[in-house]
Amino acid sequence: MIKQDKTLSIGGLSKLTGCNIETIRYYEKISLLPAPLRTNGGHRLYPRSLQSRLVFICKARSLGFTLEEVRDLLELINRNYSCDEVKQVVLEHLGVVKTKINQLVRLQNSLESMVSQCAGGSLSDCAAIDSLFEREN
Amino acid sequence: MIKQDKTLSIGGLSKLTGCNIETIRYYEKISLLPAPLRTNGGHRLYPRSLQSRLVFICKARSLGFTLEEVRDLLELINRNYSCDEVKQVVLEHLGVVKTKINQLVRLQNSLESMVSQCAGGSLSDCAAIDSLFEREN
DNA sequence: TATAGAACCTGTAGTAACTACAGATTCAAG
DNA sequence: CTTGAATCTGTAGTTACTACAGGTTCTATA
Repeated sequence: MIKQDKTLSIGGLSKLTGCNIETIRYYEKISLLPAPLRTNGGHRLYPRSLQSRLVFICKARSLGFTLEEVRDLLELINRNYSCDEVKQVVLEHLGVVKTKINQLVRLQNSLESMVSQCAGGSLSDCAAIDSLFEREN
Repeated sequence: MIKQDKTLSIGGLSKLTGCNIETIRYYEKISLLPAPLRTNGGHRLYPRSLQSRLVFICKARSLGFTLEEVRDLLELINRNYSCDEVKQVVLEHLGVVKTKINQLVRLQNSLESMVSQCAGGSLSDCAAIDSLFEREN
């Protein structure tokens, strides 16, 4: 299925990277990936070198970087980046992640206290629900 | 500003609940809130009783419930809900939250190891970046 | 070489949960 | 009565894709 010479079809690239086809085309549309050569019939032909760039994008996305952050990172890398600049972006993102974790843990506590107050009883006297009807602060 | 008799303008409701005006109209559009009476000129007039329903929606949202989950909860409540059913929904959601926390913590660890490997050095030998170029698994 | 069917093409619409306008109308206070 | 704040409707934009429809191209096999 996957041709073993120097170019890849979009399907081949998809299989190698785990990034799905529509997403690849989408990344091209928003200029995160360069427009590739085409066959006479119009099918995309990728050089193998594109694989690592795409893996980079996908992996950064899975680490929760936004596409704009990914774009920044690629920018940095393209122009002989310095480690410090990259570290800066990563640290910023780490801050965002930590904040999110805090919020979710608080949320987890609220939900747990909701269900523990909930006696599992019968009708309209559910503490969980009641607590949702009061505006806090 | 806020009239103290039995009806509320959309702005008044917004101030009382902390839910912003466009969002209130949006909830009406998707039938999460009932269409209210209107003045002759077409402005919305809400009964005070709507306040608690809207607070409920906003609070549930801020706890991370999707609008569909909120809809389910309101459903349950409207038809003489049982505590168990509500508990069920909450527990399910709690599961989702816990999963999210786990993922984020793993992410946090990856990012931390990225920056710690990063010597803060000069040019193109950033371990953080390198690790992003390899497809895992 | 003919052909079937897999793979690919473009372009548009849909997803979630809003937010942000534009351009018009209505309301409340002085 | 006038002015300006509030509200109205309707549409488009946001993020990061996914899911079509309806057509064309490629490739493997007979």
